[in-house]
Parts: sequence; C-alpha cells; structure tokens
Amino acid sequence: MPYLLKSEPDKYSFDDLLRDKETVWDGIKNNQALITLRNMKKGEDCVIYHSNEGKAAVGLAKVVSVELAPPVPPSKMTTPIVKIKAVKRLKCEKTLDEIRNAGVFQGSIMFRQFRLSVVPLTQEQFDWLVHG
DNA sequence: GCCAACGTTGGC
DNA sequence: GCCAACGTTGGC
Repeated sequence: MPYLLKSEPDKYSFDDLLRDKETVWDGIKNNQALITLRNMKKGEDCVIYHSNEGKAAVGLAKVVSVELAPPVPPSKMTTPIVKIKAVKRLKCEKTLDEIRNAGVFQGSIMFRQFRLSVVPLTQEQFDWLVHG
C-alpha cells in the first residue's frame, strides 16, 4: 500500500531527503499515524507532501526498512522505526487545492482528518499524484 | 468514565 | 501569528 508522508519543509524538506539519500521518519506522535507506520513494509511507495510552506506533494520515496523497537513507557505499543530513501522529485507537483479537488480524494481520510501526518493512500490516489 | 484544559497540526 | 479541529491528559 502506498502512503503520503507530511513534512514541514523548513524542518525537513524533500530536498533534505535527496541530499541525505535516506532518513528515519521519526517524530511521529499521533497514535493513528503510528499504527500506519507499524504496518509499513519494505519496498512500499511514499509520496512526500510539504505542509505549511509549499502545501504540495513534491517527491517520491520508498520504504527501506521497518523496525519495531520495544515500547517506550508508558506506551505499550512497539516503536516503529521507518527508514525511507529518496526516489525522485515529482515531475508535476500537486498542490493542496488540486489534491482536494481530485475525484480520487473525495471523502479521503486525508481531508476528514487533515492533521494526520502519515496517511495510507489508495493505489488510484497514488497513481494520480504521480501521473495524474 | 466524564469533561475541561491543554497541546499539536496545518491552513490561512 | 492566529485559529479551527482534533487528540491527549489529568482531576474529579
């Protein structure tokens, strides 16, 4: 399953990821987002979205590895350590407005709970972001 | 277990 | 920088 990962570009942008080649996607606190991270599998596709500044889907990445570290108390759930690598910049960036107006995103979890920083995408949504 | 207060996220 | 929408926390 593909995913959309949100990032504030002034903290960590897709350019930073291109420079680093790969990175550990940490700093996620929201429980729903953590559940999604735990379910990620090596080789799955991710779209990087820039929130705040930019507000557009800008790049492609791939899951390199998912490690489930022991829980950090008081949490009883394992701590997902997801490593991703940069693939390429999107040929055609998709702005928030374009995403919101796209048919494939109607009723999507992304806009029902827009604060979620890690969102599963349908294959159709992923294809639209990359090729649409 | 309820609910008010507080924190976080992200659009504007 | 402000605020709306939620999620989380803590007192009761």
